[in-house]
Amino acid sequence: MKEYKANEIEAKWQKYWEQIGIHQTEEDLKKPKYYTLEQFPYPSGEGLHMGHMRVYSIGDVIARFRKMNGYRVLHVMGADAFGLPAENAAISRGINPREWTINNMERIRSEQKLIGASYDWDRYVGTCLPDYYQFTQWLFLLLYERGLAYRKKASVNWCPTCSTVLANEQVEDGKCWRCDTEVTKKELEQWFLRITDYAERLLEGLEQLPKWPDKVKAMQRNWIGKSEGAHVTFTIPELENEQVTVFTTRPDTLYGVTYMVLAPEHPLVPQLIKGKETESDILAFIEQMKKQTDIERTSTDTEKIGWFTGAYAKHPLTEKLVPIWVANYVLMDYGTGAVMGVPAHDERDFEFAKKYELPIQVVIRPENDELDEKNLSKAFVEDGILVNSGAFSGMPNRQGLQTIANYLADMKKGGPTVNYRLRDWLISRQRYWGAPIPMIYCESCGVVPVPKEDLPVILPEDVVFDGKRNPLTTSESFAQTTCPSCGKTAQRETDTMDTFIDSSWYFLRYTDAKNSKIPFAKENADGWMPVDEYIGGIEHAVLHLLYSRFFTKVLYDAGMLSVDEPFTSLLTQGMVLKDGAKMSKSKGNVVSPLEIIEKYGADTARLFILFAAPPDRDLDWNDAGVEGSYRFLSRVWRLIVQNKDLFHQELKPNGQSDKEAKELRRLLHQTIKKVTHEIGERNHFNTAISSIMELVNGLYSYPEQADRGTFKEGLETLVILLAPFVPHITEELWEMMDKEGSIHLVSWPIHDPAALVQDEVEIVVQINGKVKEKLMVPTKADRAEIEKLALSQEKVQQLIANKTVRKVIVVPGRLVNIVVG
RNA sequence: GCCGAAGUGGCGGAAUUGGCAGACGCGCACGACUCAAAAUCGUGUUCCUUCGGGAGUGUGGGUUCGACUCCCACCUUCGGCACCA
Repeated sequence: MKEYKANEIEAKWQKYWEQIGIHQTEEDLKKPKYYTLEQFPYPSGEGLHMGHMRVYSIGDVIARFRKMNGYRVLHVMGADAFGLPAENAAISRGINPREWTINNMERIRSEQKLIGASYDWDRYVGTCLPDYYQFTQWLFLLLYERGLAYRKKASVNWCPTCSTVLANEQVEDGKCWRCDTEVTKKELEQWFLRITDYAERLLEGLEQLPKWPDKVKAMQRNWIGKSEGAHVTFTIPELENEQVTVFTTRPDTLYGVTYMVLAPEHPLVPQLIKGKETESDILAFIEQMKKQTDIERTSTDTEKIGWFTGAYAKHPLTEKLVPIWVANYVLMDYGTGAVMGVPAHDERDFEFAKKYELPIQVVIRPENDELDEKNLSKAFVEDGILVNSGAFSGMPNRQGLQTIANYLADMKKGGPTVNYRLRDWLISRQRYWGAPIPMIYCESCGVVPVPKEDLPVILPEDVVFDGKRNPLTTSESFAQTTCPSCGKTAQRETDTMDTFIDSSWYFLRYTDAKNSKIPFAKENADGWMPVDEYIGGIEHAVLHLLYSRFFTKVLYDAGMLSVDEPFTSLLTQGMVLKDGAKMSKSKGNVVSPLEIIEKYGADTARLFILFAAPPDRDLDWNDAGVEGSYRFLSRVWRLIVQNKDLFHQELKPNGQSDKEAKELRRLLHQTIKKVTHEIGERNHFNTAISSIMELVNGLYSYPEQADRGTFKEGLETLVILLAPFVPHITEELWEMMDKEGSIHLVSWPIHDPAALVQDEVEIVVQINGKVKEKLMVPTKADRAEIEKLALSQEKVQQLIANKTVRKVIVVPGRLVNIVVG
């Protein structure tokens, strides 16, 4: 008997698929569309790892399943190919970043092919290719035209190791997301995207995404950080009534303000302290603050340090003067960089006021109690009734929130407002291997965009990689140019764009990958968008997924798209672990997908990965489990080979002929139903596979003398059900079964509800909720008959002999519960 | 502190609407085949047990004829945010 040898058949079928072009995207518009997308890889020098293998396996099951179910499917692959490692390779090894990257792209693509996934390679997208990045630049210009890209000088995050600035999203725990170096601050003029204009829509849009994990939505909500409150404007008499606005979420406590605090970086501070006796101390304090990292500065256990400026502000409602302080716990980049101090009703303010002996004024009392600032041991932060609050005294504080905020608006001294934690997206990078920002600086005309017809702004090759400066600034040909507006000599922007921009629109490019005029035609994008199932890692919960949503909304507003959310359903796959830990070189617990494919074949690797855990959970790699998957496939192989003769014969199922045949047919249709549901509705591939295993067990124990037609139908359907998971072996078996054409072009089976109907069904008999007996009853039996049958059981009779039956619950098809007492 | 997720045999995990807890697989044990081994096939495998049963899904309560599933309180683990005004 021919044995199952994965390697021979896998190469054979991969070649065949390529020859017949089976994976080319179908354009039959009569079919419903399905767009399934796996996050494209960064082509590092390391090649394919198990995490990749997992995403691609998941995506391929979905794509193949949908195709067999009559959808036209878009299933594509590319490479997120710009980025720092290419440049670092250039510095450390003297390799050209382009060559290095192209090589890696080729390598990972050939490794991806070994998995046997059904990608339409004709739509391959590589973000570092001029074909692609010219449109990344095009989109930047679109944002610029729409007022969403702007340049400003700001204190920005700087990674000394990567020698570039970073967006807020790319700083994790005060460290660079890529290299873990502590991030410092730098004052620089940089390009930003106005993502904050979309804060509210990015937040509200989450409500339209029921098929996203709550976890990811919560992370995005946290990141956007909406908080409702009020602006309150104080005046400073000694600075000719200069105004300072504070943001507060507690305008109800406005009468409790006893001081005000400014961030050390607040622009008014130098004027306020000018000539005061603490001036030099405060200047030194500000310098010290600037040197601190964000972590030191904002940690909850950092002690609050403040200095009195010597100046006073006038309270907008009471007109009393309150002292103005400068303190480390107030941050310039949140709210207005100024806060009002209400020590009686805010824990931080209380702590600060106690430390510096500032006055405390109670303005809320508990509903049925009094509150005295003299014996206050901590801030009272609960709800209550306003006191000492002028005309608002006696009002519940919840009501005061609105009323006082509105009153401020009437008085033109502030009013209700909403504040977001989200910052604008800093996209300039002082690095070479990215899309150049298509902007020109002209002495006469100022900032001038590169005309779209002049794109792409190509990355020059005459650059020096010394790790000391942005290589683009070393090119003699690049920076010097002429102004598109006046024709005089001008300078090009030498920064490149954050690579997260490249990946913020790649899913759109796939819909029209070869368009040479525009990023994508609207009708193409509309024909496929939104992505029906997006599969990727949780690490992009805020970064890539937020940026992509932003881009999609901008393109929607620009009339280039008809959808404003890119991903209908999001599947965040878990990590692949070994011995409970993430695979890593340093731990020496890396299992290479290529080795597994070589040893067992891609089908076994795919099957194990899909069977061992549901896709959103972490998966612990287990060599014995892989053996098990291989064993299972061999078992299926033998089952078909042993029964090869059946397939030359004309055999129709004769399901009614014998009991075994009827049972097998029931099992088969039950399996079809289950597998269809688990893949199509739940993405639970592990349970789909387990039910196929049960079918195999059923086929093995099917007696030889029972109806062969039913058996043959069972074997054929088994192979079809397995096809999306293990595409090579099923193709080989299909051929062995004398079938014409690829199994992947076969229609997915539909279960016959009639086959599931049983004449008799087993029900359990419980006494007081404990199972005591099981019996077979006719499916058609009504409640009364079932109850009668259950009570007549000998064992039941014994157990209830001396007891009173209080109640009998009958659930047809399931159980009878006899309540005795 | 706030938000989110999870907790089930030796292990990975299953139980879709409140209805037989532990499907399926791994591991283990025993048996068949074999000179022997591997492979394969078969049987068993939550725990305790005086073999009648009893206990059991992180803990404690509750609702219900019936709870892994619903409600309340708590514990543990993981993840996110956090001097955010």
